[in-house]
Amino acid sequence: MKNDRETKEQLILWGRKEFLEKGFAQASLRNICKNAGVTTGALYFFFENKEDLFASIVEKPLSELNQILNEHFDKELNQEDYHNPGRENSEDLACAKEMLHCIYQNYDAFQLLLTKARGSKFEHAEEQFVEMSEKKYRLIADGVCRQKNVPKPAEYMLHWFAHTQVNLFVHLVSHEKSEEKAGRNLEAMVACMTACWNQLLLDK
Amino acid sequence: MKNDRETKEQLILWGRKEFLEKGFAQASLRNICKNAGVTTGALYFFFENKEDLFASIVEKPLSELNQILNEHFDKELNQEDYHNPGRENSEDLACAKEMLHCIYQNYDAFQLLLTKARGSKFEHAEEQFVEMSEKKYRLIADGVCRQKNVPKPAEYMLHWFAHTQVNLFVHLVSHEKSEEKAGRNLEAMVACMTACWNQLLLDK
Amino acid sequence: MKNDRETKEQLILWGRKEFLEKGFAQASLRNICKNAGVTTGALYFFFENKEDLFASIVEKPLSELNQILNEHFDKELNQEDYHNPGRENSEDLACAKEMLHCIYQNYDAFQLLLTKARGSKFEHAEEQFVEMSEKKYRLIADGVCRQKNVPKPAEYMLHWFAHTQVNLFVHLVSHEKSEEKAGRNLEAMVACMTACWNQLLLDK
Amino acid sequence: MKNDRETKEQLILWGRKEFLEKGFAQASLRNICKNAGVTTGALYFFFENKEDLFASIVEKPLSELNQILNEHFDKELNQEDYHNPGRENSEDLACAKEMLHCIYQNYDAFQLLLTKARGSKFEHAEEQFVEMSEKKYRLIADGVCRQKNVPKPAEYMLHWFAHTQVNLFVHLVSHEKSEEKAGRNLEAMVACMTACWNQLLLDK
DNA sequence: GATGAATGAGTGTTCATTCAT
DNA sequence: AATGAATGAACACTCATTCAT
Repeated sequence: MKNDRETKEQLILWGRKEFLEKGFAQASLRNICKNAGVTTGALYFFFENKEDLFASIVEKPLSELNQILNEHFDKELNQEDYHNPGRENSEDLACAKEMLHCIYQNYDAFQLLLTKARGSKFEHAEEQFVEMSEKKYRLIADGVCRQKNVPKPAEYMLHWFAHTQVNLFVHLVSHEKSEEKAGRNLEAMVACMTACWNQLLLDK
Repeated sequence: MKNDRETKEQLILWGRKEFLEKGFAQASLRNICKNAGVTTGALYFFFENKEDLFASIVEKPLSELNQILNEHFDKELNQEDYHNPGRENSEDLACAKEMLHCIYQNYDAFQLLLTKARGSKFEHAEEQFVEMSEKKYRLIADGVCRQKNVPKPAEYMLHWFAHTQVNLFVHLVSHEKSEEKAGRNLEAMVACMTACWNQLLLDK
Repeated sequence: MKNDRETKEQLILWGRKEFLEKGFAQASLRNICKNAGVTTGALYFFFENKEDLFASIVEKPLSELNQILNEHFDKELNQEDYHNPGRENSEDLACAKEMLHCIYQNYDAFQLLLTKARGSKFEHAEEQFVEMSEKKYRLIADGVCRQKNVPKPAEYMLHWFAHTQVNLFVHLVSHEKSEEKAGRNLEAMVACMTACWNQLLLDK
Repeated sequence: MKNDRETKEQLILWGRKEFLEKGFAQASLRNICKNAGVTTGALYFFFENKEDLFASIVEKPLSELNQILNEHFDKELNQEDYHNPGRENSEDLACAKEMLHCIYQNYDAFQLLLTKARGSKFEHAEEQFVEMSEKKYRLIADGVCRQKNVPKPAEYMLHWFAHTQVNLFVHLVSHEKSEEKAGRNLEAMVACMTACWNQLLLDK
């Protein structure tokens, strides 16, 4: 009979903390409830089960980021001149910054999604980002290679590149708490990734 | 009952399988012992506890790889002309191939170390590789920058570069079962990383 | 919120369903309330507890049937010539049909009472019917045996006969949804029970 | 570390008691273990789960009785003259007595099977006996009716008759602890059932 | 009339670990 | 070298019930 919605917030608050410390599978609902100052039964008034509590923390941020990704994906597809050097970089950077902002607005949620979700239905979140990223890069590579008449990069390399691109964000999230500093780092990283990408598209 | 060391081998065999499937924390000793055809008590004759069983699978491969890394590290330090382009790449590639070989000789162990060790004392194995790698790249960068009289790259970027370098191997291990194919991919990846590295050392 | 008695009716409706499916003890009030579209608290405005909800479904039908039984019992006792063959059968059949009608008018309630009441205070309903039936048959048997000068049937046999008589109805209720068909079956069953009864009263 | 097999026996002993008192679903493993003087974990050394404990009490008696039933069923089918009055009765009685003996040798187990198994995989044991019994009586009825050229009894009546036959045993088990007395009652009951059966086969 | 919130005891089950034999 | 037995704490989850609002 706490006032207002305090209990649910406390459960989410301490749930987030427990999940961050121990990961989804090792987290203890008992612990969360004890910290929140209620019995375990109370948790089941607000959430269906352990996974539902986890989802209520990560689901919204996840779909926000997905939306950003899809929008940029669509925009990218509707351009004619893929990879016009100079412009491409700044476009990619803009997208990356927007994603970064979204991620830093929901710092803990993405930490959970990307590194603490094993055992839950979100355990493949990272892979899904990689797949989306890969699909995008494959299309771009196809376009550029047709224009420039160079061979397409190997499937494996595209997959790895996408993975590295995603890891870039994972790395930022796990090492830099301040969005501002992360933003500055991001620029240098994107420059590196661009160099990487150009190397990928070279004839061999 | 079993002749000699057979039981211990069975425990390690099925332990490896269980750890690979569920990760350290979620693995069940009961399960391992059942598959190995002994009671749980027997396990404690050969191993001190769960962690000791895990260690007995991953410890030797880990120190092997560490040795390789250290040797290359020493060799690298005793050279005068860092980053003589052309040579550097081939030297790096040789090191990478040796590591790759070590990793593929102990495929499961490194899979465990790099992706299934959470909850055990090895949960920071990846980070440790990153740190070693980072130290090496910092020294190289220092040398090169002094020679060329360009500013040193930011600490953060070096850390990320090291991370990406390590992830490169994690990626290979989790996506490519055959060492031969992995070797071919490795060359292209190292070329990308070199492009990346050169970008890092550019003046800004 | 709902107009008037609607909520109570919904609770009874879904309570009946849940009790029928899972039995008294295994039924979940949560489930009932969810289906009825109210919170569990609401249930406690209308009913004292789980048992009270159950009672409110079965109590009235139970007492109706008891009344019918008692009336027939009294009538039977006030006759002089017990077991005038031919008449007896038709009298018994009439009683049975009236009971059958009562039971089929409250089909679910008697299903609950006779097969789903374990754990509630009604768990001995079937036994109580048996006892009443037994008492009646004992009196009849006493009269007939005095008239015909044959030995009385054993207590145990009377109890079993009463039990079988009751089971006859349980069987009808659990196997035949239509009262009309049940009525037709009833006649054949009563004929069998009469043959049984005559056998019981034979000298040995 | 109790001596010998005492613990398992204690678990079965107190399990039987708890199941008899509360039925399968309402029985508490904690209670059983407390009475047996061990922790709940110990139970899971001897049994897979709740149902396994229950099964270990009722499974053997059940299959014993099934064997007896099948043997008699086979014998019955290989006879030519169904229902030779006088002989038939004594044959049926012999079968019934053998079943009764089996049941009384495993008194508690059959109490559990027939009245306390709801929620377990044995919850339909009674129905299965009825089905077997019904099949047997259908075959006999077919034979007799062909020989005597009378119409076959309705399916429903055969089902009810089989049910009553089975209930006869349920009744004995729940009301008479002594096999000797039960045996004496059995004879009278079988006589009644025979009268019932003859009535069933009459033309209508 | 009914909600929203919470309790506290309970459920079956799993776990790594221990140890006398 | 290994078993068989057992512990004790932990797990996620469910329950009927209560009550201030």
